[in-house]
Parts: sequence; C-alpha cells; structure tokens
Amino acid sequence: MATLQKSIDKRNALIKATIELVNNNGFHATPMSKIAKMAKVSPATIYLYFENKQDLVNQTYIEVKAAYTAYAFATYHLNMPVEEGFETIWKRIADFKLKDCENAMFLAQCDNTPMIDEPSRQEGIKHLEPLLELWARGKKEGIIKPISDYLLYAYAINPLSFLMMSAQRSAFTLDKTHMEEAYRAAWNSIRVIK
Amino acid sequence: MATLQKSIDKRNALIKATIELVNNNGFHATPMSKIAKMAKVSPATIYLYFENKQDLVNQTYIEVKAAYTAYAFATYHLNMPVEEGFETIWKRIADFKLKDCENAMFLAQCDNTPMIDEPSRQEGIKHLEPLLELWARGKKEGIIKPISDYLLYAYAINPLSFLMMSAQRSAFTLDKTHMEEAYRAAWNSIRVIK
DNA sequence: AAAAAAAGAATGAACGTTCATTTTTACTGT
DNA sequence: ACAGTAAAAATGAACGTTCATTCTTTTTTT
Repeated sequence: MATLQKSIDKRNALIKATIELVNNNGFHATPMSKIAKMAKVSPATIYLYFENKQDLVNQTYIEVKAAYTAYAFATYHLNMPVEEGFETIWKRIADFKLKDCENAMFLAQCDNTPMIDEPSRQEGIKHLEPLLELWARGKKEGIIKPISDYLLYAYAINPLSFLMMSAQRSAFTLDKTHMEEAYRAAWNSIRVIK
Repeated sequence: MATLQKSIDKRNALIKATIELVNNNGFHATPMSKIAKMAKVSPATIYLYFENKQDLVNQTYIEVKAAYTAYAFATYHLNMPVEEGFETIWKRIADFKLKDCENAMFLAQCDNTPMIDEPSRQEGIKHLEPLLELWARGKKEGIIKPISDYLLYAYAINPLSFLMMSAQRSAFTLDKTHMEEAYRAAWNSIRVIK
C-alpha cells in the first residue's frame, strides 16, 4: 500500500509534468528527458508506467478529460429544470477553466491538434452524455433550439475555451462580471427566443 | 521574371507543404525533409527561403492569417449598417472556413499551441481592425452589447472554428441550413435584445 | 565565364527507447 | 523481531535513429 501509493504519486507526477511542459513548450518541444527531470524520475522509469511517449500523452489526455467532465457534472441532477440544469453545468465548466486552467489549457491544445490519437479522442468525448441528454430534454420542452448538438456546443460551451486562452495570454480578465455576460451570451445563443 | 516567378512558386510550394503536413501529422511529426520532399525541393533549398524551421512556420502562419482576413473583409464596406456589416463579414469568414479549410485548420491549430512565437501571433491579430471598428460602432448605436471585444469574438466568430473542426472529423456537416442556424446563434449572442 | 540557385551528402546534436546494474520492497524461515 | 533473499522497481548510461542544419559540388541563369 505504501508502495502502491508511491507508484500512484509517480504516475501523477509524470502526468503533471507532461501537462506543464506541453502547455509551455508544445508537444514538439517536450522531450521525455525533460518530463523525467520535472517528475524527478529517471527517463527509463517512464516506460514502467507508459508504453511510449504517445501512450503517455494519450493517457494524460483521457485522465484530464475525465476530471474535467466529473467536475462539470458534479452538482447537476437529472431532475433539475432545463434552464437551471444548463446554468449549473455551464458555471461548473467555467469554474473549472478558471481555477484549473493548467488542465483546461492542455485540453484545448489537444483538441485542435493531431497530438492525440483518434481512439483516445473518442474516449474523451464519452463522458459528455449528461449534457446531450439535458439538451434533448430542452428541445422536447421547446426551451432549447431544435438544432444539432454540435451547434449547441459550439455556441454554449466552446467559447469558454477561447476566453480562457485569451485570459491566459493576458489582455483580458475573466472576472465575475465578464462571466455573467458570457453566460447570458451562451444561454441566448441556444435558447428559444419567443 | 521567369526566375522570380519560379522562386515564388517554390516558396508557395513550401508553405503549402508545411500546412498540409502540420495539419495531418502535427508540428512534432513534420520534419524538414518531408516538407522538402512534398515541395519537390532539396532540404537545403528551404534555407534559401527561410531562416530555419521556426521561421518557416511563423511566416506560414502570418501569410495564411493575412489571406484569411483579406477574404473576410473583401466585401465589407465601412458605410454599411452595423447588422448588415456583421452579416457580411460573418458569412465571408464562414465561407473561408468551408472552402479553404486546409488553411483554416492550420490557423486553428496554431491558435491553441506554442507552435508560433509571440511576435508572429501579434502580427496575425493586427488585421482584425475593421471588425473591432464595426463593433465599436454597433455599441455606440445600441445595437451590439456593450461588452468586451473578447466576449464578442468568443461568441460571434470563434464557434466557427469548432464547427469546422467537427465537420472535418465528420459526424457533422456544415450545410446551408446549419450555416443559417449558426449565424442566428452568433447574432443573437452579441446583439442587444430588447 | 562569372554569379546565383539548387542539390545531395554529410555533420553533430538531440531524441525516444532499451540495457545492464543497483536499490528497494516483500516475503521467508528462524 | 530479524537476517537473508528473491522479486520488483528504479536508475544512469548507452544505443540506434532521426532530425535540423551546413558544406561542397553541380546546375542553371545572366
């Protein structure tokens, strides 16, 4: 158990180092040797935990994505009314991107890059189910526009990634006011306007 | 002039090859040798046109970004009413992402990655001026929400990148209907709703 | 025939990965 | 409780490859 804990710690350190280095330098400029050094581990040790570099990045992606969605849905309940449910999920996602922006940035980078292989990408999408279910319900009740989930996602959720990246590069701060404005824009873009 | 033309052709071939390879394999997996081969040129020749790999990618980015914004604003006039102006620009951008999606994908990848250095990134942003000017006018006239340009961009323009990437990975097609729905969502998210 | 452009082969550094060895852990019989 | 030991985990050094870049030569242009 002490041993097991140690192993988990080491694995986590490797994943954390991967995220940090890829965020700052990009995949192409983060060698295994640097990851090892940052995780305070020998390069060879990485291969006890991961098959190779691609596997390390894939697993990092899947793990971060799982943490992200777990956080997003933690306070949502299936019996919430549609608008309340959406607000709950949206604000959790926004919160994650603010407070855990190392992880959120890593995901944003992965999502527009051939860095991750296709199976891992698919794996990452799975956990979004509750949001799609909420939207289906909202469409049935005439509250949410009857349009493709891709469109809903593009307008309701994805802008947060852009805002987070902008905030990261400074020149824009995601404070309480901006957050509320962003939420209004998100909700207005997907709700049915009478 | 024949010579000059030839040089331009070669430079363009290199830039095109860079885009194609980076799109398909990512920066980390596109060696200079492959770029040279695809452009039908010796690796050494690349260095007659570009300082090094970083310079090649930076210049590719700047060039594509310039083409993108030129296309976006080509049919827009400063004396257009705000809503018409926005629709004009928005539809041109959408059009670009559809018909020139090789280039658009390359930009999307660059924008979330430390692949491009900061000066080049700044250079790329410059050409967005007319859109910001339009928004300033819209705010003054009470047509567009008085919120940060970052928020406006995040909701009005950025979703197109996500939609294009989704379309590229299949499972979603950006047809005329979807386009119109996307435009409604974009406009609703930034306009003042009475 | 001189200059410019392009080429292929060569170079040295850096990389991902593996190897041989050492260190740590878990378990045994006393 | 403990010494002894086999297995597991971890290491630093080494390997083979690949890469960006440069060098020398050839080809093309003027």
